[in-house]
Amino acid sequence: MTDRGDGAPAPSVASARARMRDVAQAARVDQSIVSRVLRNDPHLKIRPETRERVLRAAAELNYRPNAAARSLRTARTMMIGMVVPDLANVVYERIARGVSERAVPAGYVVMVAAGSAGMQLGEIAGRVDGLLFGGATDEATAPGEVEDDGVPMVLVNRRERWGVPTATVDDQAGTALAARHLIALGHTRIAHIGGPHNADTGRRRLLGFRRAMEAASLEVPEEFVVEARYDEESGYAATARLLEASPRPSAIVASNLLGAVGAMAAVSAAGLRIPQDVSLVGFHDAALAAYLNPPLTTVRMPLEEMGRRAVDGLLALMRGESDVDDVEVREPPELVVRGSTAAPGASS
Amino acid sequence: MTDRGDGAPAPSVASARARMRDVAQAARVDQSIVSRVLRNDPHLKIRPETRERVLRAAAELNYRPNAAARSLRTARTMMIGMVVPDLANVVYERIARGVSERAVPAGYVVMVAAGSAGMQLGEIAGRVDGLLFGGATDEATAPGEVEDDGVPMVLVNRRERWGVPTATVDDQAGTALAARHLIALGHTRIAHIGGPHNADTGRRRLLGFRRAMEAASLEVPEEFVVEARYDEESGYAATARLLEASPRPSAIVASNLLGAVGAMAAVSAAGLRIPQDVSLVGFHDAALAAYLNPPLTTVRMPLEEMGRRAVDGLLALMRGESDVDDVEVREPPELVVRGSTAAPGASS
DNA sequence: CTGTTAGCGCTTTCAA
DNA sequence: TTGAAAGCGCTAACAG
Repeated sequence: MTDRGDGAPAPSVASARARMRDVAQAARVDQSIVSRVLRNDPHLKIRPETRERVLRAAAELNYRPNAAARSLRTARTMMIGMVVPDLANVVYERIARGVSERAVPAGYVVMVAAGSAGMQLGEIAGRVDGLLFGGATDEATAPGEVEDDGVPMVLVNRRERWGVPTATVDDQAGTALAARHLIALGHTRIAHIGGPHNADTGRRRLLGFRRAMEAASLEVPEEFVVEARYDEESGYAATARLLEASPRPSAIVASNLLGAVGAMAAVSAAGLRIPQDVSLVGFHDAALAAYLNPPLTTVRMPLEEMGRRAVDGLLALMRGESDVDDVEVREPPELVVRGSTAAPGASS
Repeated sequence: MTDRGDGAPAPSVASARARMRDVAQAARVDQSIVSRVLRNDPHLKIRPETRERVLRAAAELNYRPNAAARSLRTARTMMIGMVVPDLANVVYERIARGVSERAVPAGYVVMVAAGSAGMQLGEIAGRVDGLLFGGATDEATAPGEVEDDGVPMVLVNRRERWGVPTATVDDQAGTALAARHLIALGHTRIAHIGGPHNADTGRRRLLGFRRAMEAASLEVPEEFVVEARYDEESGYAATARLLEASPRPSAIVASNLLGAVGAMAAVSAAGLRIPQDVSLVGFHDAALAAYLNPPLTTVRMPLEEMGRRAVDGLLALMRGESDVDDVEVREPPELVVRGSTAAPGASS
């Protein structure tokens, strides 16, 4: 009886948010009917005419279910959180795309929490039905606490001994592929810029590199393996160190994309050219890589698929399944050859 | 009386999530006392000993308040959503940083929804206390519906006539600064890669460019102004077109960062060099810019501050203030001169 | 086919 | 200084 009864109900004014009870009143049915109609309860037998009335009333009142009330009642938020250490890293875009592809059709809203997470982890955990914990950096960001909170969670692109299922790609195959590409081009002095040693992706990528080199009976001098964070600055510094070796490497496998960008800058700064003096392969592919100067040869990992599979695992966990296995995406890495790699040149 | 009474309460097992009632029982007080203690109710007069008991019980049971219940009761979620069109654009990292700086101390959790938003906008709106609508692209993503939902919201880096407060930077001053830099270097044939015309940032940046050129009495031939989306591919294509003009421009102001990356590639592909043949200035600064080849001269806009101010406005809106003004961050743009700009060379 | 009812876990008067 | 009680808006038995 608030603003009804006067012909035109001024649809978009909808002052105070309508509750389900208001809709019920307007449609002259019980609230529970409204609930069932709006959620398409398959058990509900209702005559079309009544359903029509309900639907129209809801539309007219611009009714939106109250998420908090629903969550309280059902004990589900229908929201999945994805925690990433850093919004600046372009690879998360591809992972997130895969995540959405799978989560949205399943009825979930996906939201990402950025920042050297862990900070608000507790807060976030309480607001989602499941957590995708992405980003390989920083051991300190151990979500042990979150486990305690009992929130289903899977680690994306990262393996740890936390008893939490993981979704990863075959990092080892990736760097091996990069190394083999360089070897095939005729390189023998190949260096590797690894990830932080506390990141397991770093360890796996290094391993793949070493294996490929061994398989080709190529030496990897100690000074040809350096550690770096996954950003430009660190890739730059690592490369600068690498180029001081003598003889210096004729090719470098960078174990991440941003690091490779830094590496390119360092090579230039040293007065050397890519690929004539130094060949470079980056790890992970993104639009950016194609537009660098020169265009960067990369190993394209199936990041979207990893995102999808991570959601599959998470949904299983959320369903209460206890035997959720780690998944390593089988889709093989793909070498995207661009301008940053070539046969070793004449210069030393 | 569930699992108490047997000496060691096995703290981390905490099977079923503890409710406030359990804590109350364990501390032998009423639930309402627990609520008040845990939220530091200033009105509460309680004897230290009792408070101690409550706190200890909560800790022992590993109690976490139920977010849904609290939200239902208080009608607030303590969560702010930030909607961005695209996680791949590195500038959002800086905006998000500013947003968190302000929102977190105010007690809010910040989560970002990526994707050509609007898709799930309704869903998201119901789950947050306020919405930061970022990203200047795509008119179709009109959040008119969200307004109807009555969710407080502010537009970030974008102005529209929706009656929604906005937080922006001085885009016009930014491109003007870029143009003046090139003019000071001696350039006269300066082109501009604009943003999409339906993005207001694009219009403002173009305007700033034109004004600066006019002020220097420099002509801008029609073919020196091209439109592009804010990504590498589009910047590449736009630049390719620009370089077909004859005489071709000796300098280009790209109105975004990713577009500038594409522009660099296009210049190279045309067999020209930066900055000898073509100078280039990018819009918005990020770590990436410093590591491009050559390092990209950019206009650094106060993105963090824009994020902070956007939150200020949003919080005001959420407080119910109705006179929230648009804010244009006063902090002036800053020219970051790197290697991509130089005096016009000898080549034509 | 439709209505009644009992909470979900919290906050917050109001009363003691 | 503490407790009792009402109810936020919804869902899901259970009854008609």
